Amino acid sequence: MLSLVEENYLKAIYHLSEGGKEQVSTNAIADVIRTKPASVSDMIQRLDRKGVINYTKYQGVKVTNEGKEAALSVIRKHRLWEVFLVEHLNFSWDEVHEVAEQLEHIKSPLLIERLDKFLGQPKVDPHGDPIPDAKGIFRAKPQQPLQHLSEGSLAVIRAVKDTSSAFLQHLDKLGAHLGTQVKILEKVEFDNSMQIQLDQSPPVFISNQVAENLLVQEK
Amino acid sequence: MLSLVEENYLKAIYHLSEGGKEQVSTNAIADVIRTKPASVSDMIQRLDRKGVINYTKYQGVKVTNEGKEAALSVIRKHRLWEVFLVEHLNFSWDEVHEVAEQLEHIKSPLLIERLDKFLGQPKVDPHGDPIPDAKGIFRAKPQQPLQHLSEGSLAVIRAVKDTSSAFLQHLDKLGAHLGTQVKILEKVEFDNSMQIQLDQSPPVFISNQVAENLLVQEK
DNA sequence: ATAAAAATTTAGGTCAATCTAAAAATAATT
DNA sequence: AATTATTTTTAGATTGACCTAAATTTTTAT
Ligand SMILES: [Mn+2]
Ligand SMILES: [Mn+2]
Ligand SMILES: [Mn+2]
Ligand SMILES: [Mn+2]
Repeated sequence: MLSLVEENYLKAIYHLSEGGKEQVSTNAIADVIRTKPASVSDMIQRLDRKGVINYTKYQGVKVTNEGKEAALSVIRKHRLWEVFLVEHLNFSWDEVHEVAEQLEHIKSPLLIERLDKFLGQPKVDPHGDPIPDAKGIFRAKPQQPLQHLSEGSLAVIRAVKDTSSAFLQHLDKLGAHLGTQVKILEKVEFDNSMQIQLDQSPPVFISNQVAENLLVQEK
Repeated sequence: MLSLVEENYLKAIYHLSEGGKEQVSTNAIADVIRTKPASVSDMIQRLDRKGVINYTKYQGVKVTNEGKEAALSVIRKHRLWEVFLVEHLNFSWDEVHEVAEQLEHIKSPLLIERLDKFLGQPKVDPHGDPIPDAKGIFRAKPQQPLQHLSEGSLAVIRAVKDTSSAFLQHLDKLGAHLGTQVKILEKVEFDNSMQIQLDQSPPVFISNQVAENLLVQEK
């Protein structure tokens, strides 16, 4: 049984290793958890003893299968709660994160099973992130940033890479949501910005940073 | 700002003082919290420093106004979550307690405001306990035990005193729920049991303990 | 009013989770 | 290859939340 704090560490380590990185470093963990490396050093020894990661001194850590399962269970809860908050309590997608960060630690298998059913077994959260099922299985997240498409392409927004309030609120203003259709009208070579059309709205310019953080599916 | 553990202590102290008791004793608190009196002694000094209770050595504690407010906020959350679990996630009234015990500590004023609205601003929880509003105001809980009514009386079940699974499941079997009408057909002097009729069902016998824990409103 | 019993507090210790400062190991540069 | 810089770990402290054992205070009974 993991404590709330241990769950947060494990989730962070799992996320850091998602990008294909084999070994996750102490400093990287300290960064996301917002603690000091010394504290991380302590904690990863504890998590190693508990069998959820493999740790070799000075070489970083790697999540074990057991650890992956535990991490995915927390992530599943986090994302299910986000869906609940947005679909039933009228939260906007930029307001859900901190609350889900707390709710993800509620321990009750029955609760999650029932919540999942209540929500209609959703496959993605409000940011387009996939929701693992009870066994930890999930579809991969769309990985294609809008930036990588060429002039004239047609695509649909499927997820966001950045989930900061600032970014999400900016998207709201533009009228860009999950499911919105995007057409690339013009790519500006100078600053990598582009002019796009969102659904049937009038054309708008978006910066390279925005385009990099919009994950789309081309049609 | 109170920690999860401090909130649990404060809630326990508040509940202990509800029966009109001025001073709440160390041992009584240790009993409900399931800790040792020595630990309680520690904690009540901390809660005193935080201003939520007044503590005088060897004389027990009393909740301050500030403490009452904090306790009621936790109780409000506990009961709102219980309503959610029963009305939307198909929990039965004997399954909600431990989960609500966790959920009551989630910190987000927005969440509670929205949850309350989503639930339709309920006034009582699944056990008939009143739900304080955002300001901590609530109607008193019905206090009349079925046991105290006389033969031939007609009443409606409004709340339960005991909320243990064992008791609640027993009530389910009998068909006794909040809102069920009860008619007292016969009171047995020997063991204080009684024969009653629940709504239109066939008569049943209930023990004195059951009758003491059913809170009713006479018609 | 004393003595015995019960309740409460204090002393001293443990464990989880953090920190700062110092030491050790690894990586990067000259 | 040697020096410097960076990363990581260890040592030692602190705080919250607990515990047991011992001391103290209050209550109850003789
Ligand atoms: Mn969290
Ligand atoms: Mn999300
Ligand atoms: Mn609780
Ligand atoms: Mn209740």
